[in-house]
Amino acid sequence: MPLNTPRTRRPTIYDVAKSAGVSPSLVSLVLQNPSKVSEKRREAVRTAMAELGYRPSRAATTLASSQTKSIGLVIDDFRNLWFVDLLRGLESALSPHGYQVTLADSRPGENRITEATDGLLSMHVEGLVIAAEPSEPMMAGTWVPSVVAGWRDGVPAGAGLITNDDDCGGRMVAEHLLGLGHTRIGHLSGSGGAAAHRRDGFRSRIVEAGVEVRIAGESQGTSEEDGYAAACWLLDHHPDTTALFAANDTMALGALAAAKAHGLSVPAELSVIGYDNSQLAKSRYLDMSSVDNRSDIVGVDVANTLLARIQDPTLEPERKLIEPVLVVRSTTARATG
Amino acid sequence: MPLNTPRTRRPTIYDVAKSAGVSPSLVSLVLQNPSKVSEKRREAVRTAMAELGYRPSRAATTLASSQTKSIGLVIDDFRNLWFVDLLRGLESALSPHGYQVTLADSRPGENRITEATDGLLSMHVEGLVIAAEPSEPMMAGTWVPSVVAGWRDGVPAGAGLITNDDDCGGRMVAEHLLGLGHTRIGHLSGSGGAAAHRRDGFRSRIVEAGVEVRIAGESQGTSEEDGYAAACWLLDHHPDTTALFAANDTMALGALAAAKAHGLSVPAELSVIGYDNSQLAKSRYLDMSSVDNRSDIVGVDVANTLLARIQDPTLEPERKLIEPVLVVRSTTARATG
DNA sequence: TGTCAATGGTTGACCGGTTATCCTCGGATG
DNA sequence: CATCCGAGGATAACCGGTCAACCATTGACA
Repeated sequence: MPLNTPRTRRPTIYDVAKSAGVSPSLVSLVLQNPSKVSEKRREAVRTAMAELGYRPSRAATTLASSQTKSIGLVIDDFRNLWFVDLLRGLESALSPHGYQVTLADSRPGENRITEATDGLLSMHVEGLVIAAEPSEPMMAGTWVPSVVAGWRDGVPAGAGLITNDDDCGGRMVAEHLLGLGHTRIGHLSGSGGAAAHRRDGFRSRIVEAGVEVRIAGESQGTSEEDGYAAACWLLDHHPDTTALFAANDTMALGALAAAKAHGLSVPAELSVIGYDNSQLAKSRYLDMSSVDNRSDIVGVDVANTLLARIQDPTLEPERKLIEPVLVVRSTTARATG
Repeated sequence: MPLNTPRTRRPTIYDVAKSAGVSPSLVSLVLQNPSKVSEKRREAVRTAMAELGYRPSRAATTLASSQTKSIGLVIDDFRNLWFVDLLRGLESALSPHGYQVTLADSRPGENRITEATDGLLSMHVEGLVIAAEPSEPMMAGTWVPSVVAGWRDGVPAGAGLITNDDDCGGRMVAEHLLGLGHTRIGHLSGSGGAAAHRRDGFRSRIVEAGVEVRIAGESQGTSEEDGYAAACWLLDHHPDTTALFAANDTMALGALAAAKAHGLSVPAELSVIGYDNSQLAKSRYLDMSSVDNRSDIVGVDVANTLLARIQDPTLEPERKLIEPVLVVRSTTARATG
């Protein structure tokens, strides 16, 4: 127990070696492949490590072995909880192979995606997952296998793309609402690639059904306030609206606020459905209908492609869509109008 | 533009040096202190770096300079959004000094705090912020300055503690509700240090006022479901309850669900107040009264102590409380009973 | 008895930067 | 004219591991 150890230099592999009476490389061996070392020495090394409070230096390991067993994940904002499932998926598929995930957020608003990937790259990540909307043309994928997760406007050349099929999700929502007898449906959209695909899928099915297309907030943000504003606009301009589809759950919350402000009860007078199946939607109190984009599965798939491409860098970047799942809860109901 | 560069070994400082016709150390100098290099060579080095797509290796830098200019932050779950403000506070105080924050989550449930700190330590972080509830006795603070953020049961020896004053916050809530005329108040508590302090502060003020103490869920979790269960229990056993204080906003959401299930309107028949002033509470739709624990300020303070202790390791770990702020919104109102 | 392989361990070069020290050269100074 | 000085650069050791190559011992087998 190095509890009262004078705060001296941290012990190195050499200190351990000396203390255990073996060579440094033997210590290294114990760390990597203990079975190749005799029982006796192994124990000697281990007790030495424990006594000294030894902890390997990742920097040295990285430098010497030129592999970090880690992949980088770039997200844009920790508040967008959708990355959590992605992260779990990644980790579950990666950890059996001894790989870890290193996170970097591209500071919301400041759009520091390039800086974020640079930082990750300088840490020698062996692969890159970009779960943020790139605005500058960036060139990830030049040095390490990269894949973009989530629909984005610009996918850098050389990077793969694995994402939930937002087109399909949008269509599913339209199908659901039409199936409930709604014919006066508003959509709260926003800027960005994900919103665009959800919108397109939704619109195509709506048009197919010969129903009027009502979309608001197409070039606005995707916050609760944006959702509120868009919903208010729709409800004011189309008072006969019986259902609202928000591009994400947060905006759906805004839609609920707008419904309340307009004195409309949900779902009796107005159905509301979000997207992402976030904590918000799952909440017992809100219990919102939503679309689960299976981010966990996306994560697993991303991890597997990355692993494959790390092993064989000649592999072509993949493009793949994961089918989402509609989750019906208590904010959507049969049209009564 | 190394766009079509054959995917070869990443360029090193030696490659840059050769390409620019200078020595490696000169390249290093350009990176650290450009003013010490003549205009001519500086430009030569810079263009060489750009052409080669050079990116310094953090591992090598760390190893050679034995400083990483980074501090580690351990959180327990990315879903507990309270860390976001803390992070912003940390970054805002750290970045002027060139320091960065490295995150590690201790996988919810799995309690891998020790592993998380170990990982961070092996990356040579110069300081450690622990924003998670340690269950095993751990010995952070042995090697690098550490501080625990947020009330916790066990603060490791040698670590500082900077946190929002949850006792005070609990008292403020009691004060607020008493001031609104409530005398039959229930508290939804949970296990863990933070909840305990909020409970104690609340109770002390309630007792002071000579009002009955009603607490539920003291040894349960702190999820929305837990909040729902505790609220139901209270409302069933004390049907005359007019106000509920939840140990956090998520539990407050559960309380709202319970109110709805019991047919009670908020705030007319039942006042509900949470804690943390999270996105949830701030939401336009929910608009919940809550307590802002000023995590951003905690972050700034943590950063400053850490910075000071990194410079002068003999400094004693600090203990400090930040006073929270009551945020009154629309879920609390004057008692009508 | 000599050869060979397996087991267990050590040596030393190397990863990509940093930094203390040394070198060089032009100009100012006495 | 000899000396000193300082700015701009180069050299080389070092950070803490890894790993290929090498060495020593033991036992099996022909």
